[in-house]
Amino acid sequence: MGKPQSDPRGGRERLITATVGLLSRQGYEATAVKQITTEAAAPMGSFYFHFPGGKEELALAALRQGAEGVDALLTETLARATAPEEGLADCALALADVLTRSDWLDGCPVAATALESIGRSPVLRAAAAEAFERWIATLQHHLVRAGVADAPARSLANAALALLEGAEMLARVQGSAEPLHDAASALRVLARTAIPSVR
Amino acid sequence: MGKPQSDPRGGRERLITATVGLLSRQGYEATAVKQITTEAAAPMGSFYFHFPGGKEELALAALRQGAEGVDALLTETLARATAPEEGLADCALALADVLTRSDWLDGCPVAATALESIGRSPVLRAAAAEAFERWIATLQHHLVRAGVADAPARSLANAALALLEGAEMLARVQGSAEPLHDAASALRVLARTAIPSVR
DNA sequence: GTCTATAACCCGATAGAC
DNA sequence: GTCTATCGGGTTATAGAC
Repeated sequence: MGKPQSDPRGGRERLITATVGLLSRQGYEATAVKQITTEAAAPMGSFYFHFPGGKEELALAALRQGAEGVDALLTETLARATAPEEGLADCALALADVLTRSDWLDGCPVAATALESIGRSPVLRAAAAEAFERWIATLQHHLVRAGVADAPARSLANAALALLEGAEMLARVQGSAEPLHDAASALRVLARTAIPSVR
Repeated sequence: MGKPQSDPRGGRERLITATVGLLSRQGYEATAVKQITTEAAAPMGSFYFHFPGGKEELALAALRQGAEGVDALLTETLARATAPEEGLADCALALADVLTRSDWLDGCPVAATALESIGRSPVLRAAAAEAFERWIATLQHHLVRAGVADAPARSLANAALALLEGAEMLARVQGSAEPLHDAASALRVLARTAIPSVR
């Protein structure tokens, strides 16, 4: 144990954080190790000391950290919702806010790498699947607390994450928040038909 | 004019078709020109004769051909729907069918390249935006013919495409048709609340 | 129009001094 | 733990014969 990560600005953490950003903006294949080390102000040798598994091991750590960040955003947004049936829609609006402030660059830290990893890297594909599974569980939990039964809550959570991911991709490619606003409207409709005591 | 493409099996067409498949399976950055020429059984020199702009010019042509193929699938599926309010859901089920038969490999020919192109290749980003815009128009047209007004039809078409793209990504990464089935259910709910004369 | 050979470059990863 | 120099291989793209 000791103090494995005593310096929060240590090279390892900076490498992971820089990779989260690069995977969000351009995906795994387009991201060169040299670009990561430059952005993290870390030398090549330090990188391979911390991540003997190379680029793939670092990307795995970055996918996990990115997944945690998104999960925190979803959890906080759902908790702050004015009403249960507004929570899902608020998530879409929260994503729109992050995107517009980064000029459509800072997207989902998992999506691009997820698509690239299918049939190419079982390790990264599994990490992406874990991230999605975790977010779905968070969305489902919100619906269950609002009175929806487990099975329909799971189904609606799946659809909600699909809507959020798809709308974010459309918004980034088109450079417009319109798809995320339309996703918010759709999520409002879906939540109202699923949550009891709301008509 | 003459007969610019008299042989439909000519190198140019085979190169484009092979690229559509590779962009669907692994995206732009992971696809090497050598892999394209090998799969198309075309020599390197022939490739640069047909596409002097190199890899990016070929990808542009492939995105356009892929967009046409998806649009044809959507149009046919919507036309064959048993009822107007089932059309969108049928599209999700059609995608699930294609995916299961290809073991989750043959996904959207645009999605991965779209995410990779943001902030990296304005040409490919614009082609991806055009593809999405065309599919949205096709979905909107179906809704308008079913009696939905232009503006809400456009909004629902945006959400429907987001749902289809997002659910396909989740399904491929998780290796399960569940997200696409849940997307179909959600699309059925959304279509019923939007289309008049259906309660 | 087609093909082979190769140039010029960049990639991920390593070696070894410090 | 940190850094520099470099290796071997794969990348896109070109040259030039046919």
